[in-house]
Amino acid sequence: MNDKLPLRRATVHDVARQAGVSLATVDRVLNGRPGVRPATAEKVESAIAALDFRRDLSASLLARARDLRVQFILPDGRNEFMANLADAILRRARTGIAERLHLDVVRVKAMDPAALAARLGQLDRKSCDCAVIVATDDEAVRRAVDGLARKGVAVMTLVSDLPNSARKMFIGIDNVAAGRTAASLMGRFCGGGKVALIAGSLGLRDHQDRLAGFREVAAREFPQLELIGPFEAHDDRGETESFAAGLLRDHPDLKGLYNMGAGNSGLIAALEAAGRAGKVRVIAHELAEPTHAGLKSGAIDVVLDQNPDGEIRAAVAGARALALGHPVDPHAEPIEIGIFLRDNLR
Amino acid sequence: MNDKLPLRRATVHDVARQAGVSLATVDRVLNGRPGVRPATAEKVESAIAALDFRRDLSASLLARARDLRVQFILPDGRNEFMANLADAILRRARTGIAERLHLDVVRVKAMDPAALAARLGQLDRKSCDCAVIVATDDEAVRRAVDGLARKGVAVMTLVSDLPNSARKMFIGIDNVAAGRTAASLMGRFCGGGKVALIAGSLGLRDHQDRLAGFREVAAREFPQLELIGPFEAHDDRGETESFAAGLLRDHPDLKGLYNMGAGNSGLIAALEAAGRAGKVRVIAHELAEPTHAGLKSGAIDVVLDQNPDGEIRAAVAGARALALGHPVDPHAEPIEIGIFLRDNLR
DNA sequence: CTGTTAGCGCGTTCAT
DNA sequence: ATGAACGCGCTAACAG
Repeated sequence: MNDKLPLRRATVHDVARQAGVSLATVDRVLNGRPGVRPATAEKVESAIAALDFRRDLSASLLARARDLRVQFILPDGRNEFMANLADAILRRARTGIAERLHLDVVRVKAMDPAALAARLGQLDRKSCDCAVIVATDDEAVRRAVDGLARKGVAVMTLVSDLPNSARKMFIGIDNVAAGRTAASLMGRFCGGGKVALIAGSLGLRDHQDRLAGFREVAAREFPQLELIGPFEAHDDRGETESFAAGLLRDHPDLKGLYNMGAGNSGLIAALEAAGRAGKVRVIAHELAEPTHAGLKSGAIDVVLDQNPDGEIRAAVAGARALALGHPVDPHAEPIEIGIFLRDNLR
Repeated sequence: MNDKLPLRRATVHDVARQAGVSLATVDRVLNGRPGVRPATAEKVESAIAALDFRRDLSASLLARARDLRVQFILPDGRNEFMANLADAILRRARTGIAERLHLDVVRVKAMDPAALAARLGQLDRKSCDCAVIVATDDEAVRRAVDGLARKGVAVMTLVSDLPNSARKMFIGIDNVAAGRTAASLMGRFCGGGKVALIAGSLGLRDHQDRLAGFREVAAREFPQLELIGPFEAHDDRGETESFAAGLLRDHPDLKGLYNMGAGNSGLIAALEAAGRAGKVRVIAHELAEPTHAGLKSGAIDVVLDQNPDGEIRAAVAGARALALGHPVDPHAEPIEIGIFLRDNLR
């Protein structure tokens, strides 16, 4: 209807003609390859601008007879969330094959910077356009990321960031907002009374952020809430269970419980053992098997979720943009915080 | 790493060779064009199956020098949600241009089946691969949809479905689940007391569904809630305002209010005029300018959202699948219900 | 009915 | 430093 004048989108041919150079030269400019005199590059640039040329990613991938390759590297272990993330990637990979998109996942030893760095070292431009990693904040990892970037492989961080590195982009939720949301719901659910806070580890950036957000809103909007903790249960099922059991024993009047970390199956077990499931308002993180079950049984009231599918979408979009040489805002695509009750379970 | 044997995906050439026919014949079979003997087609089909051949949509579009064209038809009027939806489409259209994806939006007179049917009648295969409409449940619309389908244009419904028509797919949230979610939150926020229910129109399917979901959970889990209504305010700002004003006047003890329809700016005005903003728990639908403001000011507690971006993603994915001739489950891609509080506003 | 051939927009040798 | 020519997977004339 309201197309601009050129009914046809401009192509490299048009740019070449307009700039008075050959196709190859245009291509060199487009892909930032050497061998073009600045003056010539200039002419090409302005032709591109004048014609509002946008290169065709599909054609580009087709011409290279090559998929866009994205390598995900996740921590291994029994972490439900990471397993979900891996599943989501595999699902996306299935449909991606039709769009020349090749996603691959490997797991490396969790909490082991050396393992992650080593795996990063194996990657190269030929086999991989973009690496997406759940970063461990460590110098060796930082060096590996920077090295890869020099080799021309874009790196993005997922869930957990690695600031001051050459990573092009971070994908994850705003954990402070997640903590605020938890406090807001908890405050309205409980009105007042004792609320316990459990984290995996206060050394983890995301847990720290959640705590800060929770405290901020609790203090400002629900001063009648009495916060207990935070305690650390190290994302462990058993530790969380015994800790929660003690908490329930010591505080018969406990109104609410916010678990910022993992280990939710232990938490549920403790609630049920104490006969308090459904009586204490519980907010937890990550929609996985245990939390899903907890929502359905009523032991958990709300689950805040990172939305793995959304994160992968953002990663793919980022990889595409980077492949096109588009500059990307490192925090461009904020991931929505999913909120799940029993009633909107997917 | 763990690729299947054919490192390279099968192409039409491979299929042709395997079937012992030419490219053109393969193409005819792929696109269901006439001029192929059944026996030959059979050979091609089995070659396709044997090689697990999947055609490359981008290459196909490239060869035809043609974008995938998706025409959205939305109701006009001052409906904030529809305006948001249109914006989201336009945003997606910007990036789509790099992937040979052409999205276009037109608005037709709201609540006017004839207008929608007429607009549908103007579409044809040449200018449009897929139409996405917010359906009005009406015979003329149904006929227009069926006619378009016969002309080879796929039709999908968005937000509001048109069952028993040739529409290939419906994209929208589960409104019963949305209603249940609202009740669940309202019940936990209020504990008990009077809760008023306002709909746009009980003739609208989505509002009906929300009501049913709300009532179901309220009855089962929060019998101490006293439901007032439902009332109809016709998605109109003014009507909603005067209605809410009356409600607040007549029920000084009103604890909660669930607006299943639009007109939220009127609702907020009434709450503020009565000095009850922030005192009455309010749940509304669709994150748009008025509800966003309401969340920030505290007049609205929760907004349930359809997630326009997700809906458009689903529409585009559906259009792609249909263009490839893939059969799609009409309800394959359920849209997540977004839940927003002041604290997780995007 | 079936096959041959020439592109679609772009990337990539290989010459120049 | 620059250009010509071919090929990616697929479609669409046009032959046969």
